[in-house]
Amino acid sequence: MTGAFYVTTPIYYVNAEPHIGHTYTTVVVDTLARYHRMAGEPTFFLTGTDEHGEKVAEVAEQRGETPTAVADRYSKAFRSTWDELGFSYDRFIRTTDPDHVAMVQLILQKVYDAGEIYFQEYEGLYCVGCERFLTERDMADGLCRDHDRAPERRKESNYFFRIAKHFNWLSDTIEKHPDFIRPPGFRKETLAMLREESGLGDLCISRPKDRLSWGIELPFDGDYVCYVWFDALINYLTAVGYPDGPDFERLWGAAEHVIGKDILKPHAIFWPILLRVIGAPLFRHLNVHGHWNVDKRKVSKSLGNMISPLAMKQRYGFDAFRYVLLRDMVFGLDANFTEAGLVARINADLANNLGNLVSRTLNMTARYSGGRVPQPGAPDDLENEIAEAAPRTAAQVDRHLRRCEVSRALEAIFGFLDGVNRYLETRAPWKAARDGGEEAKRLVSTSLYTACEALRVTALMIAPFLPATAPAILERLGIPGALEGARLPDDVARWGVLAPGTPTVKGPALFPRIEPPAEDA
RNA sequence: GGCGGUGUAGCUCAGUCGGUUAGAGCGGCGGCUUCAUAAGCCGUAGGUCGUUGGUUCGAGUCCAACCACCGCUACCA
Repeated sequence: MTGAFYVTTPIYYVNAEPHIGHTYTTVVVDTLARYHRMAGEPTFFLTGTDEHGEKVAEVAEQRGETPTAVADRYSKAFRSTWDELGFSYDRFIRTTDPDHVAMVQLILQKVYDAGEIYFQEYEGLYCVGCERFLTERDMADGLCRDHDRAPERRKESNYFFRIAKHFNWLSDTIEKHPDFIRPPGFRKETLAMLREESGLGDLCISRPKDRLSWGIELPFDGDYVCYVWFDALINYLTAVGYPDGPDFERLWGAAEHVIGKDILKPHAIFWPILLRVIGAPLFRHLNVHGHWNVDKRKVSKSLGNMISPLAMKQRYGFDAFRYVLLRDMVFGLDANFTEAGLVARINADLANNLGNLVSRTLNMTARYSGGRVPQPGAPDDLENEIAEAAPRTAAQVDRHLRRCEVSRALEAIFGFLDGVNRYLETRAPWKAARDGGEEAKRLVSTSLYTACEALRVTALMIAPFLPATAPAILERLGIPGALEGARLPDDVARWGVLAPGTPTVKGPALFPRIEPPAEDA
């Protein structure tokens, strides 16, 4: 596993503060990036903001500001939030960055020169509410489906990108590479969109400046700006120096996009076609996740249920919050978030299972072994089982993460911890400690050593998921630097690394149990 | 309207190529234990596998229709 790893979040549109949805995507990508770094793969993690388009121009207009000022403010909100949450991104890109603007124009020109863009005047039904032309499918009984108002007849000229003629090979590609778009539900949905009857046609990629000026100008016609999706998708190339930057070839071939299901179409259809047209290889995988509902309702500004990640960090600690996000959404399906559910999950997994295991192990080490890692005796079957379960678990984590199945990866790790708790129950060192005989002493030392080792490898395995917790555990085990240079999954198979005699620290509860919130009447 | 997804124990979900008495975690209940964050361990809970009708020796697992919820339908992760 020495290949590179290039992983991206979508760029977030600058019309709202970061909420649970943006946070989830970014947490997943951060976890993948951390994992692949620990797997020894040169990794590049890209996130950023999408800043052009009508919505931003509108907000600026309303407040008497420039679009630039509005974009700056929101972009900073994202960036400072991501920084405070400790995300390990390598670049925070903005679609207003000069290198990106230049890249978009370079690519537009390239596509234009290739004859893949045509100019067309058309007359159609325009909905003022949507600020776009409607097709028959957008209407019901002659009214706009979304705004319930009659569209007006308008004439406009625009540039179109010939995408329809590419649907066949794209379909074939998706058929031949079953995991190109995953999980499979979204692959099927994409194939359905590509079938003729879906009515998907060529893509309008321009907006006349008199309608919208906040965008990147078309290099071949100064009266138009570029349609936002065209602008936005290209950020993935800008960041790796298309077409001949030093890292381009290495990174681009390993590109993994992570998106929410709402932006499937641009990523699954427009993007591969654009890449093909400019002669760039396709990305490796498009990983599509579902949406979080909050208290069984859609996340929306008007409901005020956006869930601020900073508030969650303050209340529960960010490791705990990110654990719940990663654990409680099956990648690809929708999930429901409630604060009661979050507390239940934190208590069951982080406090009772992991936290308490750390606590009991280190407490016994303090009591029965003078606060030092004991010298183990010869391992027996039970010890061997734990030592063998560890690399087996690490292999499962590896397999799951390479498929983007983050919740499954965590299930595997916490299953391993269940086993360690059971192991302690069976060995019951606290009983043997009362006995005091030679054999009993050996049992205490061996079982505590095994538990400490199990915690050590657990810390390695959870590091990508709980980046603050992992070093905290290792510090208590007396090996604060153990994460440096650690390799996953291989190092988990190296059992017996912890040196007997190493001083340990019990410390306060890693994840204190949280009182469940009062039930609403 | 079109397309797609989901529907399995109170909750969140597994269920590979169809095959003996449908599984896990959480919660609940009973017991054990006391090293530990009233944590841990053991046992248990009987859910018409959305509905109906098919294919089959046999279907949660394939087919059809229907119902419910959700999503997309060109700027909400």
